[in-house]
Amino acid sequence: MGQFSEACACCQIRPLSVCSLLNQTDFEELGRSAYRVRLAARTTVFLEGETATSFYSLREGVVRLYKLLPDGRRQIVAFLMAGDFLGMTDSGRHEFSAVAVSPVALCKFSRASFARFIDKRPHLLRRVNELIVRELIQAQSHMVLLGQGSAEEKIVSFLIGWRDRLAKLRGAKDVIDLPMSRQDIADYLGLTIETVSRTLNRLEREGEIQILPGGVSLLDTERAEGLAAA
Amino acid sequence: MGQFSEACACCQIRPLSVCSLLNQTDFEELGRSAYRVRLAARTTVFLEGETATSFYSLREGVVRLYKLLPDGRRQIVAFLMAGDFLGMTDSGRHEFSAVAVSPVALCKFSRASFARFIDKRPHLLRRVNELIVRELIQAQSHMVLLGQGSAEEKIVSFLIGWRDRLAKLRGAKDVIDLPMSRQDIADYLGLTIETVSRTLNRLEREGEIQILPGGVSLLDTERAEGLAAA
DNA sequence: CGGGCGATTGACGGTCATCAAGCTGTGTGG
DNA sequence: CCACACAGCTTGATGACCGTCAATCGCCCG
Repeated sequence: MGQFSEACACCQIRPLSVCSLLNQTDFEELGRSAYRVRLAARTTVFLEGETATSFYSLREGVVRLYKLLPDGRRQIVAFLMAGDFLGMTDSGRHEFSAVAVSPVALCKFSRASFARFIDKRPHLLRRVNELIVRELIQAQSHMVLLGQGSAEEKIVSFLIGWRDRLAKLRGAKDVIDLPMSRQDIADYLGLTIETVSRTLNRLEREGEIQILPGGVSLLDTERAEGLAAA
Repeated sequence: MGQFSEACACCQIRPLSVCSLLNQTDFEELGRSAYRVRLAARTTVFLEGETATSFYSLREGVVRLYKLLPDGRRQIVAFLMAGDFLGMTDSGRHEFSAVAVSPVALCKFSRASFARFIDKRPHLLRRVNELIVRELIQAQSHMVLLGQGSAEEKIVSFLIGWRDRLAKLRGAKDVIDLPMSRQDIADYLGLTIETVSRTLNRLEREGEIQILPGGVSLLDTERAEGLAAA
């Protein structure tokens, strides 16, 4: 089961992931119990309501976490990227669906074996804790975004926030990759696709951003950061 | 420091709190390091930006967790009630302000001593974990509320959600206590106070609820639960 | 070339924010 | 005991913003 190989040894995102605090022998043992999985864009990792059988650590790509309402509306609760940890629940069932937005690479741990492993290593539990708290803080910032502010503020804050997360991962760049669709952005911000499109294009006309295929480039960083406020 | 006395021994909410998994001796030791604090309504527990020095376990009353924006707008991120755990951050500074909405009773633990205590008891760490996950799930449901839906849906969902939380605490009742002000509800749902007031009164005219001093009573539970959807 | 999906653009209307005034209950002081 | 003030809540009129519906565009891929 699992395969350690050199895969883990040269894991690029180890310091950002759950594994960051493990010593070499623990690291290798955990690696042996992990399945390395690759999924194409639009593939689902798990669905809302399914019983949770695994935890995942995201190594590459972007995953969206969302909830579907009975009438078809959709709220995206988070975009996850490399280093993020998925699959925690308090009920044993997934509260949300997780779908790959771009091609992704994951490490998959069976719930049972992960629990057994963690029992012996309290410091790992503490690491998991940090990751959840990080996610909680992010969720709370997202609430501020959703509750307050105009479409423009929401979109600019989203761009700034996403840029900062990308920067932590691979250093600052002036181009912000946006692998998700307009619809995804709309469902993340509680807007419609038309409003997202209009707002982005207005920002471009006003010289704040430049729209590129698969992303945008921030031209007036000052003003943008001012608007993002939060 | 601290005082165990019989306070903990007859703690009503022990099974709901962090302490639920502790054995008798651990329970007594933790109790000795806790300060039992009472605060009047409108008193602040901690402010956004302060360095976090303590954790708190809420025993009675309601606390609001919120963030202030530079221009004075306010987003309430959560209402906390008995059994909830406050004061976790990933940065050492509080990301949000916490203020008592009603008179509250808290157990206060210094960060350092709590950390020392927890180091020896991994099962307690696991309990903390559960509490954070619970809060995360709640945060995510709140996002769905904020992003989707009309003022009416938001308000009805809020009432249903609050009723259910109260029910877990002290059993089902037909009257829902609302210790928070209209302004608080508005800031929680991303609405204005006028919209909250109008919507509640319309719901009353339509026979769905009855407005009481300090709360409401759900008359048409069926229809309300249908509207709440999420 | 044609089909299809995602994004853009336009016209219109509803919902909710805004501004403003009045109401109700509670506490305070004369 | 009443008058007054104040805070929280309610109610009304108006308009902006954004959602809805619909048409068009651009691009990729068969």
